[in-house]
Amino acid sequence: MNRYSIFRHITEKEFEEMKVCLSGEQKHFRKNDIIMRHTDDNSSIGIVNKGIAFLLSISENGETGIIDYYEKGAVFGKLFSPDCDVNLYYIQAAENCEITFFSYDRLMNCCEDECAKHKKVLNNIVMDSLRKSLMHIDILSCRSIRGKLSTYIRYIRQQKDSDEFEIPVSLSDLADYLSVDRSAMMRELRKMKDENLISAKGSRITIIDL
Amino acid sequence: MNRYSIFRHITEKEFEEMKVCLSGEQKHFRKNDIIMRHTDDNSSIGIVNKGIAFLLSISENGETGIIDYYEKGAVFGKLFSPDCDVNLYYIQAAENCEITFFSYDRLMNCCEDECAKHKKVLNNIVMDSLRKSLMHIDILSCRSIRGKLSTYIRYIRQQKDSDEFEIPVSLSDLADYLSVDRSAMMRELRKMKDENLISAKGSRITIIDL
DNA sequence: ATACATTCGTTGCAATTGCAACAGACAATT
DNA sequence: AATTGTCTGTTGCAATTGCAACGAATGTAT
Repeated sequence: MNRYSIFRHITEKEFEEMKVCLSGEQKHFRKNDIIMRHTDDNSSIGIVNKGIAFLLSISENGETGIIDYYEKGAVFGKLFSPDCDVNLYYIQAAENCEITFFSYDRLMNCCEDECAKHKKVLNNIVMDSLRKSLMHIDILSCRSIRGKLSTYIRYIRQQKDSDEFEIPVSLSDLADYLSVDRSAMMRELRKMKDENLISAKGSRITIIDL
Repeated sequence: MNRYSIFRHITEKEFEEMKVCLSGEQKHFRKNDIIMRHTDDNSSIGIVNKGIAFLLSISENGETGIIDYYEKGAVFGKLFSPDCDVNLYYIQAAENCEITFFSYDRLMNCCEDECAKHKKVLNNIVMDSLRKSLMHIDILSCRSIRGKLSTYIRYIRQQKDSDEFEIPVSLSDLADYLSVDRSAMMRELRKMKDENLISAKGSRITIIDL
């Protein structure tokens, strides 16, 4: 169990027991399919097995933006998002996806041991959401594109534990996630290459000296 | 219990019972005092009785920013924040404050009824954090100062349920929270007044037509 | 009462950014 | 094989924004 798994702090034995709870329904989605809408009564939970999914928000004035993305192993669901009074939220497939769905009740109430391990998993999921939100705020708080880019890259380095990695989304989508103009971001990316801070080929980044 | 109280969904009877748990230590802080540091072993929780407190972050390169602010009734604590690997976080008094501290254990384990109401309160607190984070992301995602300002103002209108209200922090601190230059924000604020979208005197805002 | 610090409000100027538009690379579909 | 669509990469130009600086107003400490 790596430190970002929702099953961290769960023993092997507990995990084996919980596998029963997780035998949910598997579904496939094609790129751009809508996987889930955050409607009021929605109590289902999705885990990404393959592909990448976006959490998108539509604001009052109709603008959409990428709030978060879910890679393999990540969990999403309205239950782990706050009430969305102002914006509409939904989950969309960034590429072809395989998702396992199960109900909140099933995860929480299927075995006898109601409190201990289920509470841990729930806590892990919620804390993951919080951590990713704070990370996003930290990135968006940077005043310049340079700042946003390098803060993002530093987070990914920490996550992948390597100075060389593939950005999990397209550069167009990254610009959306960073809330900057794509062409302006490309310009800044090139400047950073010119200054020998990073090297980059498409979405493959190597950190030289940030 | 209003909808933003951490005691929402708790009955009057349950609330009376829980008051016992909440008889924590009261402390006063003066403006700019540091109320709490988010160190690893910190398991105490604070509730704001009077004043306003900031959640501040210090990034790797030493820049600080206002991530969140806590008004009367709001709860803060490292336990409700994710692990802070990259940035340092701390709570600071934005003005003179009165804070009640108690331990996580005390809130969760002081009476017999361990699961039901305590779980609800914990859930409320965590969901508040998440909701405020998503709100902040939504605001910071706007590309222009105008967008950030009007999105922020719309959220406050919803919160205060009125078209006329006082912004709870100084305009300087608001600029920090919105991650924009203060003078540029003032300029935009004046433009919005000139265009008759809002009227504003200091931090007292009246929405005319957003 | 006086000195000091903070916030508010404003402006000129330089730098950054967004917008629009275009071409090439690549993949998927027909 | 041709077509369609998406993504990458680039540029000129206009608009926005940040920076630096200043004075006025307000509040706080001595």
